Amino acid sequence: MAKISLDAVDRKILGFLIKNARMPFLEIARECGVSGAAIHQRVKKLEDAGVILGSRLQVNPKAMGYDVCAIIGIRISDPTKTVQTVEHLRKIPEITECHFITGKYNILIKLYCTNNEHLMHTIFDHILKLPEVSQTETFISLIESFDRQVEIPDLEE
Amino acid sequence: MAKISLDAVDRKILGFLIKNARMPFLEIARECGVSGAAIHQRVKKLEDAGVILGSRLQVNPKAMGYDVCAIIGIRISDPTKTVQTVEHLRKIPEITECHFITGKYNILIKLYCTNNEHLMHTIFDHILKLPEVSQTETFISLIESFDRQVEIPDLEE
DNA sequence: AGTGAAATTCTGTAGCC
DNA sequence: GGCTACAGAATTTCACT
Repeated sequence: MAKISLDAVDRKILGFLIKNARMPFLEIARECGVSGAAIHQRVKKLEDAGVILGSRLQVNPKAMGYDVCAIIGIRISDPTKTVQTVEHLRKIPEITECHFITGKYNILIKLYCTNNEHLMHTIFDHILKLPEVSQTETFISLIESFDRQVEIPDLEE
Repeated sequence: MAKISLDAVDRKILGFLIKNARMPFLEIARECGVSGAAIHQRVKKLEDAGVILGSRLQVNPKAMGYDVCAIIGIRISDPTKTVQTVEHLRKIPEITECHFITGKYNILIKLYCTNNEHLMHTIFDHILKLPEVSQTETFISLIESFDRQVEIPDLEE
């Protein structure tokens, strides 16, 4: 992935929108001392360049009844089939994050369940039923202390 | 956390905004067959109820030069000081996610670095320098296969 | 790249059903 | 809870610099 040159205004725009994706461009424009059209053009440029991937509403999993968050390390029997495994995992809606990793597990996932029963059901009836999955280790997340975006670097070339 | 009753329209609204937080309310209104004012009122209600936490721009870490993603399990010497440790970790900007977990680690974090040198520097000079941190285990994330939001449940009471 | 202006579209409130 | 209506604001395009 090519690095993109971001100037002070670009970083300011990203900084504002990371905190609130619905912040009006005109408000950003006022903060940056440029016109609204300039913000519009820069955001479009950042989207085209792949710096901005999109925007998302943040919903509160607890408010929707997801009281249990867990992180699970998965070992698979045949690592050449990792890609297929990921496609299977993608179909399990409880799983929100999935990484290929190095080390004692091949895959690390994060998932949300309504309660421990639901978690057990998801692990035993969905994850462990996948043909390539040989072993799992579950870490219950007692508290998600924070979850944020990477910082906009000070300088790019 | 109290569960909130979400009807079909609420779920549709959340579904659209999860994919694109900047989707105009009037467009959502047209898709749902209600007026824009109704969407506005419902979104406000969902915000007040704590279902909607906010919205965020998604930036591409790779486009900003963060080529390395790692997940690190941290063991701390005195688990009663976990809260302080988290406050220390929060100040390290490379760390984007932090969980208290059960199991062989006390804390699990996700972080982004520009390269392996940067990762090593962050682990040795920042994380391991924290007084409570006794041991870490690093898993390099080769690919982040997906990262998404929890599904809106079909029915709530 | 940025600007200003114009046309279009959206937001957010208020009064009503 | 929903709607229409309205005023003010924001978005988006475009000719020009």
